[in-house]
Formats: sequence, C-alpha cells, structure tokens
Amino acid sequence: MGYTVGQVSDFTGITVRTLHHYDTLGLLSPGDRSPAGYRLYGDAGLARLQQILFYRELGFPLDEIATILEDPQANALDHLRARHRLLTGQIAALQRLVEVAEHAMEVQQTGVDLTPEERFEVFGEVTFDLTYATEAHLKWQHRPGHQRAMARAATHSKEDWAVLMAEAADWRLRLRAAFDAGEPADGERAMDLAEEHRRHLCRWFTPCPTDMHGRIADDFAADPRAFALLVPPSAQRPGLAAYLRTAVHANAVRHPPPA
Amino acid sequence: MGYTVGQVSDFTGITVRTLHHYDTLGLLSPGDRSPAGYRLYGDAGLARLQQILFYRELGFPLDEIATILEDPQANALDHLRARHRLLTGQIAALQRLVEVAEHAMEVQQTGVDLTPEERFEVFGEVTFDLTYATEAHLKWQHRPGHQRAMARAATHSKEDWAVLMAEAADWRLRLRAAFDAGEPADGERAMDLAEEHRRHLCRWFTPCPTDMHGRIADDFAADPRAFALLVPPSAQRPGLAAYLRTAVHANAVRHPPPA
DNA sequence: GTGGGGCCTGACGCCGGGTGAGGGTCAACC
DNA sequence: GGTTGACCCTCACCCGGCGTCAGGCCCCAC
Repeated sequence: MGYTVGQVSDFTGITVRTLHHYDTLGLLSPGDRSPAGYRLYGDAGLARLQQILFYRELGFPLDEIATILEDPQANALDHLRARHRLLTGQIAALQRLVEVAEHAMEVQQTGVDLTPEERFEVFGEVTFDLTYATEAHLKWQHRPGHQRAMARAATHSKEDWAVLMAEAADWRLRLRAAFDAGEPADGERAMDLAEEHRRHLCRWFTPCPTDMHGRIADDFAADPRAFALLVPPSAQRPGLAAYLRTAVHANAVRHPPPA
Repeated sequence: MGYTVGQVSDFTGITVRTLHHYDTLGLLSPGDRSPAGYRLYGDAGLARLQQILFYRELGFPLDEIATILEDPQANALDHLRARHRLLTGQIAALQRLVEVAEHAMEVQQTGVDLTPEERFEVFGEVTFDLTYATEAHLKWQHRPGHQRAMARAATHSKEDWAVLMAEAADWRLRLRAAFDAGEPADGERAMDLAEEHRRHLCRWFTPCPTDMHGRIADDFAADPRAFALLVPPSAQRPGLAAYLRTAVHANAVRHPPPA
C-alpha cells in the first residue's frame, strides 16, 4: 500500500529526481518506506504534492511553498497577492524588453540586404552601435520623420548606400576643413554645409524642414554617440558637434522653412 | 591609460565580480594589464561591454552573446527574432499564471474573515483544496451563477457558515441513509433530497434552477474532487455521486423549472 | 612605516533540479 | 535456483550567473 517514486512520477509527470530532491529538502517526505528502503507515498502525500506543484507553477520558491503548507493555510492569500504583484511586474518588464527587441530588430534591418563584407565596405568606420541605435530609436520613435527615415533606409540598395556614404564622407571632409580654417559657425561657408546636410537627409531619409534639422543637430551636440554615427570619432575635433549645431541653427534663420 | 575594474564598475553599475567573471569566460578580456596585474579596459572594451549589457538585458545567455559578438554581426537579427519569440512566449505564460493567481485569490477569499481555527471548525473535514478549487474556478468562471455564488460565499459570516455546514452535514447523513437503505435514485425520497440540496444552494449561494442543478450534479459525478467538496471521502460510498446525479435529474423532471 | 583602500586569484554557495556512478531489490522466465 | 531487466537506493558532481568570503599583493597618503 503506497506508491513508489516511479509510480508517482508516472501519475504526475514529475521526475523521480525531483521527488528525491523534495524529500531531502523535507518538502515532501514519503509517508513510509518499504523494507528495502523504497519511498512509499500515500494519498496524503499525493495531495500535498498537488499543492506543491500548484504553488510551484505560480513561481513560488520551494522554501516559501514549505512555509505556506506548514502554516495552517492562514495567510496563503498574502503570499498569493505578493506573487501576483511580482508576476505582473515581470510581465511589464518583459513587455519593455519585447519593445526593445522590436526596435533593435528594426534598427538591424538597416542595410539588411548587404552581406557583412558589404556592410563593412559601406559603413566603414561608422560602425553600427546597436546598443545606442536602439536606444535612440526608442527615444525618437514618436518624432515625426523618424519612422519614415527608418523605412527609407531599409529600402536602400548597396549602391544607394555607397553613393550616400561617399557623399557624406566628402561632406565631412569639407566640414572639418571649414572648422579647422576657423570659419565662423554662423558664417556663409558653415551655413552652406549645414544646408547641404539638410538636403542630404531629405534626399536619402525623410523630408527635413529646418526646425527638424535643428532638433537633430541639437542631438548631435548633446550626445557624442549620436554624433559618432555622422562623424566617426577618429575624424572628430573637440567642439565640432557644437560648431555644426550653431551652423544648422544659423542656416535655419537664414533659410526659414516654407510657410 | 585604461580603466581599472573599479572605475568600469563605477561607470556602468556592473560589479567587479561580473567583470572578473566575463574575463574568465573570455567574453570580455581587458585590453591590457598594469605591471601589478590590474586589469585595464580601453574604449574598445567599454564599447564591447555596452553591447554585452544590451544583449544581457534582453535575456541572452552569455555564451550566445559571445557568439553574436564574435560573428561579424551578420545574423544578430536571427538571434533577436528568436529572443523576441521567446520573450512573447514568456509573457503569455506569465499572463496565464496571473490569471491562475487571481482565481486562487478569489477562491481563497471564501471564509476569509474566519480565523484558521474557525475555518477548521466550520469546514472540518471538507478540507479546502486550493489546487482543485482554483482549477474549478477557472473552468466554471463563465458558467452563469458561479460568479454570484463566489460573491455570496465571500460575504458569509462565521455564523452563516456554521448554520450552512450543519445543514449540509445533516443532509449528507440522510442522503447516505437513503443510499444505504437501497432507496431507488429516482424514487421520491432521493428526489426530495435532491430538491433539498437545490434549495440549499439557492439559499446560500445562487439561484439554482433545475437545469443548473443538473450540470452541477454532473460535475460531482464526473470529478471525485468536486464531489469531495460536498461529501468528504471518509463519508462517501462507491456510486454515491452517481446516485445523487440520477436523483437530481429525476427531480428536475418531476419539478420542471418555472418557464 | 603604516593604515586604508583597491586589486588579484581561488574557492564555495545559491536554486531547482539533471545526470551519472555504483550497487541493492523485485518479479518473471528459463 | 540462476539470470535478466526494470526498478530503487545513496552519493556526488554539473548547469548559469554571478555573490561572497579568504588570503595576499599594490599604491597612495600621512
């Protein structure tokens, strides 16, 4: 009379090892032992095991299950409430992560048709920092133009990217030359470069009125990681991002957005 | 030149031990060592660490992070997709658990105002199997009358429960007596007992027309755990649940529900 | 030179078991 | 009554992702 570990295992789907484990923990001890030392579980044991499995499913740690079951089930309610809070918290956390993963995937789509070698050819030193790009994506997702820019970027072919990046590289050289030559940030040459950048964005990513352009330049000046996507660190100068920002805003004043 | 573990720890919030761990795993090795053997991390190390933390947040195991980072980021997208599926799956599982927890809490509310001693006094041998009760709650939640019965049960005072359980105990004795005496299940005495049970439910839990009563009796006959809530195992007879079921259905025919 | 902080390596602990190794037990069949 | 194969026992190490000592070196300031 009494079920052996194997039988209990067959009934419940739980492994024999788990029964051993619960026995050594004192969580579920067999009611009896056969002369040969076999564990023998009675109906009470099975009932207790059901309870254990119930709480285990809800994610309770084993020792907490033990206290719930030892305690004459007075305050199971409190434990359940706590678990409920914990579970909903975990759900919220996971949902945030899902969102992050989705944005990361969207970011990763950029240039997805390129082979790794091509990607390296095209993006070169402007390495693709998934960490930051995803964060930025999350930050900017509600800003007008961002979705559109991402969508357009995803459709660029390898040749598009090559042309685009060549233009950008050339523009970078001229920006740095102006900066090094001491051209004033609100002077004509700097403003022309700002305007050129704005048109670059319009052509390749999204229509970019001067006010949007201003916000983008603000981001570049505020966050080095954002600026690094435009000008690789090795090609930067201290103050270059701020210089560009000033030029962009000056250009916006010179060339106000169409009404 | 290069940051020590403590400095990196300060920047990133990660612990020193974790840096050691990642070093021994080969996941993030310091670019250099000081003459004294101190680990020194450069900018490349910090960048890599950022990536690691990004993927770690998403729940990637460390070895998978290693392969993602070693691989020239070709198929990070595949990994992200897999992770996305996994995360959404986890969310769904947790939501099921939350539901279970909610129902368990509702069940546990029954007689919540009673102290453990009172609960024992009142429920006595009809022990409260949270496992089964929660399952039943989930199964029956969309059945009319169930919500109402739970709500009413939650408002019963200790005295209510005492009266209720005494009535039930008395009824159980008479049911068993009829069964033992060989009274036919569709005979008058059995039908009277069925009708008495129906009125008991009406009075204490929810208005219970004969068709609802029939479904309840079906459950008792189909699931021993359900029947155990009405008649404790020690007081049962083989076939008693089926006997009651027949009586209830016979009573429904004799006493059809008001149109 | 000495005190206090930071750094090193090495090793064990945690949770919920999985996965053996090495050996006894049980029922059935030859 | 011996063998086979399925079952059971205990003991003990293994996983991941670190936390947490323990024991000892390094470095700077007083």
